[in-house]
Amino acid sequence: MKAGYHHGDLRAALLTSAMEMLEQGEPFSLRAVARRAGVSATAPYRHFADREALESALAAQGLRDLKADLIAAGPLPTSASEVADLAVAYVDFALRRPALFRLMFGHECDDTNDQRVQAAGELHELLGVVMSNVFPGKDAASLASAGWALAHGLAFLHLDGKLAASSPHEVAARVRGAFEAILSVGVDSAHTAS
Amino acid sequence: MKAGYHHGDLRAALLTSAMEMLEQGEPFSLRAVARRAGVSATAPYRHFADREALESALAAQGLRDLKADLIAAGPLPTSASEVADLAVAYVDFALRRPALFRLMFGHECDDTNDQRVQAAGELHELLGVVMSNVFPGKDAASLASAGWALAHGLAFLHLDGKLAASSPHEVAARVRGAFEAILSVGVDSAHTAS
DNA sequence: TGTACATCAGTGAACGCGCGTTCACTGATGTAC
DNA sequence: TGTACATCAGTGAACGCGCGTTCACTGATGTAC
Repeated sequence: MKAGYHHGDLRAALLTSAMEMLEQGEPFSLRAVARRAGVSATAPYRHFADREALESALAAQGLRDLKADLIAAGPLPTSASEVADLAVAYVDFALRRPALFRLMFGHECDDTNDQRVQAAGELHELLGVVMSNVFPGKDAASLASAGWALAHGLAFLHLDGKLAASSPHEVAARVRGAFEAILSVGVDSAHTAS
Repeated sequence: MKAGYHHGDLRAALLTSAMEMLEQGEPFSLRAVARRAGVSATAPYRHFADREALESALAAQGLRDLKADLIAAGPLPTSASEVADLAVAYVDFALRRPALFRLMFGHECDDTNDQRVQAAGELHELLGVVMSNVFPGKDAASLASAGWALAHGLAFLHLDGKLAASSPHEVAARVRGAFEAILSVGVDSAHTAS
């Protein structure tokens, strides 16, 4: 399989190596990725224009993975509590793959990278569809942004240790709690107000 | 004023220089900060154990600034729409001082730094107080986390260009829209459900 | 089927860079007598 | 009030590091005749 001088699919191998490094929390650099792929420091330049191109490819892949995770979490939500499940999956992704998540977000991003922009767009779109399914007649666009932002914020605050939680269970409970709390705000106040 | 060899208050001067650099988007390093403060590369070591200590001090200052901004945005909210104002101020801070915001969050953080932890705690606490004022009888802790996360997520998604907006006005509108959308979810569904 | 040659994916040496940090030092300050 | 001395905040040379990137190159592959 190892073709020796000619690798076969070095591009894919580099992406895989890079992903592994991110997953293992190792510092990320073009050289390090090449090293791990067992290839000279300059070989990546055959496949990526520069470091940022590699990063963008990784980020795009990460965004696609995240979307796939959300879809795999179950059938598309039909109720508010199933929306919370989606958020749990989102935060779970961030905590399972923190370095990748930080690379996908938390970073000045290269807006000219098509794959990356498109992957992000698809993610946003998915949320829009979900929201307009679950809350028909509402402003689906605003709800999609709000839902995304809420999950995203929970993810980052947990990543950064601003919301303490010792176990994945606890995190999930907190995420669900946050969604339930904020979604139920209107309910009782409507009762008391009317 | 310039005391020459002995500076007077180099510690403060370093923090100021560093803040300016962050605000101007210049790359941040111990050496660069020293340079800007007009002092040798090693002088900072009299005042900070290492690079991370400087960073933590900056982050703590940033967290305090953010809290102050939120308080300065107006009297503490008494209604949902005033809570949205607070969120607007939060996101505004992030967009005005992006590099600082990223340093405060978006970063593995040194949990052993007291000032930093305390400043973050105070911020969280403020949000808790606000939420229990505005929504008495609700789970204030969950609401505080949710509100924080929502604002935080909006901030980051805007910073990262995931939610496009060309002007501060547009951003503010989007933030308000997101808050209103998500807070009003329960209202009508309560009507239709009951 | 065999050979000549163009193409292309890799190599490895070298570049300049800025960084964090250490070290022995020196100049200024303030205190004790 | 003047002097000796300890303290402390700065200096500047030096270290080793890993990085991104360039360059001229070479070995393998595949295609045309």
